[in-house]
Amino acid sequence: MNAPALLTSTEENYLKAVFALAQPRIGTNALADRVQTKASSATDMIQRLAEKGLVEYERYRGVGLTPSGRVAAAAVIRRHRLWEVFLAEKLGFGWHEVHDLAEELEHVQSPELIRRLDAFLDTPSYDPHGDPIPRADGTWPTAAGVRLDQVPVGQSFAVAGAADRTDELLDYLHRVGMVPGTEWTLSEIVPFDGTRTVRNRSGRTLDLSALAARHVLVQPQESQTPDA
Amino acid sequence: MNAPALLTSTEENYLKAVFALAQPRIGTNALADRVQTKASSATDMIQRLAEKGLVEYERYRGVGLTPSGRVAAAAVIRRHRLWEVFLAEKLGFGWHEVHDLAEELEHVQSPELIRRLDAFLDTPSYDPHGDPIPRADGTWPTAAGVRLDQVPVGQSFAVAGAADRTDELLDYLHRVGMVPGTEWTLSEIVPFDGTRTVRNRSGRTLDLSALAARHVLVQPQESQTPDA
DNA sequence: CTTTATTTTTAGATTTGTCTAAATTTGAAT
DNA sequence: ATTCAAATTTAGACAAATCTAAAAATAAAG
Repeated sequence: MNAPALLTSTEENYLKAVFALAQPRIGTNALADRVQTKASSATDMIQRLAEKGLVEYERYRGVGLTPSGRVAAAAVIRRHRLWEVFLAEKLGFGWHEVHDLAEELEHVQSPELIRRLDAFLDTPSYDPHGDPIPRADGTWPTAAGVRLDQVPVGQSFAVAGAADRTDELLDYLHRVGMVPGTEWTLSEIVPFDGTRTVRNRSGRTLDLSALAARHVLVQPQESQTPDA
Repeated sequence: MNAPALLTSTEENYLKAVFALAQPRIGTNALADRVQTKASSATDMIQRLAEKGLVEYERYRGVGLTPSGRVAAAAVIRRHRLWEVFLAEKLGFGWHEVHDLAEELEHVQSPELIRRLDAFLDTPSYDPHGDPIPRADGTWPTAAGVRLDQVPVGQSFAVAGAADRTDELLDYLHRVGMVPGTEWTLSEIVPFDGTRTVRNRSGRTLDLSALAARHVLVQPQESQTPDA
């Protein structure tokens, strides 16, 4: 609970990666992949973070976050996602374009800046991808949805986000209009390959592969039982 | 005119410093002071920038900007000042608090981000300190007149316009009657905070903060030597 | 035109973050 | 239990940006 020492951008990036991948631990190879570097560099960095008490590390056994590492990671993710909201909502960037820019903006160090940005955006709980934004105190809003491949035929739902951050997926969903907040009804599941056909209010239909459906998170709506 | 190679944050900071201080050249000592480093480090950096064609440098003779260095510096200053406008106008920071934060934000590399930020802010011409914001093409807004904060006591002038298009400023100037075409004489500058007291023909006086004075553009009149 | 003080540059070391290549440990398969 | 492949760590080197201390050039004073 002591004042968190200032971290470099690189340290913050490693911390985010450990947070994302450690369940509860992650190897240096996978970690290196995530931060686009080599395993040997990851080892160096992890040892530094271990000395600062942010990760628990045992040689050859992998890394996990300590409680204070989890707090630090949440702060970085909070900054990242608030910037994403700003970019999408105020500057009009598409939700698939905001990640890389937020990756840079997130490292600007100023608690006051983040406080004011948060207020300017009306303290959002979710980012444009539907991912929860950690609160200032480090707590998390509970996750926002069910995977589309688990929704029954006839169910209406609002898109809450994507389960995955890959550009390919985000581009695809953006292109077909399955963006957070839009509302649809699942009208068919093709038995052969699990393709989902969804329909929006204006009757437009869209086919999603089973794979894509697995990566879309939705918020089921009250069931509107059609009159007999 | 070839595509400007990506510069590191450090390189950009040196470039800004040279721009600010070179008239037309600046020594390594003064430069080092400005960027908070040592003269030896400044020498190293300057030699790198010279290789990239951004500064002209002659050993023991000081540095100045090349034409392409001036363009690059304008781009950095543009980013810096746009972020300052954002911080002051949208997030409510005081105009004295925005500099350090903008110093970090300015290094985020994305032409598209800056384009959109500029549009979001209604393409301002001046930052919260009253300094001009270079345009996207590298040209500088020239004052349609002189800034009121640069007028000496006793000078008469006609209001030429506002340096900025913000509603707050325009509303304020309209409310107090400082509209284009009206004529005034600067009767006092308060040493403590730079407040300007101006007087019109009918003897009405008006106090303008230093900040407001910086945003009012005026056309100085022929000096009306009072009869002996 | 020397001498001296100031400014500027070079030389060599340091830190952060990275790499490649070699050595070590682990864990899975025989 | 041994062997072997995969994962991981060490060792040594490198680039960027910096520093201190020493050397060189300039400018100013006598």
